[in-house]
Amino acid sequence: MGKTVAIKTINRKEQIVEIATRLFHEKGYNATSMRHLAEQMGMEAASLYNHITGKDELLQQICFGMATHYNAHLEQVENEAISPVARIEKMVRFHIGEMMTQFEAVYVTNRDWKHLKEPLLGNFLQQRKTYEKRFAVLVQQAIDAGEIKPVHPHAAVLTILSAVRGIEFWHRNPRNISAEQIEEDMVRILLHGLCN
Amino acid sequence: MGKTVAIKTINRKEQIVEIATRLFHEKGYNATSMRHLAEQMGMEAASLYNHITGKDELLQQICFGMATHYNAHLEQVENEAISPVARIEKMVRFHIGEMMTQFEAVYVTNRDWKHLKEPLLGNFLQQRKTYEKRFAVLVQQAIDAGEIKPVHPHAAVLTILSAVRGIEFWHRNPRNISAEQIEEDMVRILLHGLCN
DNA sequence: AATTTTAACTAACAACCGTTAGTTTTGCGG
DNA sequence: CCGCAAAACTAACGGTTGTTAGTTAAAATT
Repeated sequence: MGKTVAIKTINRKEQIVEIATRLFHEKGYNATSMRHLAEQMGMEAASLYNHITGKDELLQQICFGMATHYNAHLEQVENEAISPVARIEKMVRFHIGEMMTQFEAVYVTNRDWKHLKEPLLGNFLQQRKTYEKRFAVLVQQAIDAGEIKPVHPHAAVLTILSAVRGIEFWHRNPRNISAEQIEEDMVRILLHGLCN
Repeated sequence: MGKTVAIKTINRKEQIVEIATRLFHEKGYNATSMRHLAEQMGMEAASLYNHITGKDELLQQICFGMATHYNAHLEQVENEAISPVARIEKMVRFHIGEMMTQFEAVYVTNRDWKHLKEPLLGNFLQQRKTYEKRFAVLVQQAIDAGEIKPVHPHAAVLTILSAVRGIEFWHRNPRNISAEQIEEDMVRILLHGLCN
């Protein structure tokens, strides 16, 4: 087995996942059929199975790809030598950035993770839970340092993570506001509040 | 046609919508079958069609029910004689309250509106757009009054609306934080920011 | 009491689903 | 140029989907 062949296969698979991400975003996981996906790939539905084991694997690739990506960044932020509140700002900006550049994958992960099958569903939820907990630790450290208000850390994490999801609305008509401005405004609101 | 008959039918229909809301929330619109819905109603799938015209109508009832409910409240807030920033706080607390009490219907509306069929889909999006615009006007008025920071009004609205969606995470394990605390923390973060 | 309406039922249809089996084409390594 | 594996194809299977047709039992109206 030559390298080229193996690489080609991987690229083809990645291409399928890419298009699946787009279709899942447009129609949702259940409403996207293998036949429609194949059509967008320019092949027959059965041919997809030369590259993937099944529809499940596509969702799995998307969701767990995002999860490991998130975890990697979190670990990096945890080990950075900056103030606690700067860490939180980095997290906020990271999530905003993901929403800008990996929009469809983030969207699908947020929306369709429920269709993961066990035991992957449990695995995913576990990862999400620990992610939120580690994020909450960062918030707690900022509270202990007296840098932010003594809110419930988990409430802060949930507010941040979901506020960032608001960019999905912006993504529908990106011409009204620039990406930079929405990022600055969102960071400003979350860190310093709307009120003067 | 006597009153009782009409009322009875309406109640039965409302009951179907209620259970459909629960199932749509659990499994999603496409993954919920009419047979499963009928099973939960204690009847056969075909019998549902004595009360509703089709699966579409169920989603329609949920989404447009929420939309008109939102619009009614917005109009009420617009006409209240309070300060602009107080209006915004009312809006925030209203959406948090809806997320607490009407959780499943809000969740389904946020998640499954894409499966509305034209021309209802267009109608729904139009309503959502004007809702956001009217909400943005409230923000603009608060800016003009010098009560809040000069952020882009639409960015503020999107941040608020999606931050509130974070309660759906909280809803999974409500024992960690009380409803009151998460409401207060969320209002505090959005209006006054995390930072001291 | 007779009649009409409501709301349940059984049976079935046509369409589509994810997936498999078996076969043919393609393209690179030797 | 031959051989072989990768990757496409056609055909089909079993299952599920939303929905309709036709029927029957119960309830309300006259």
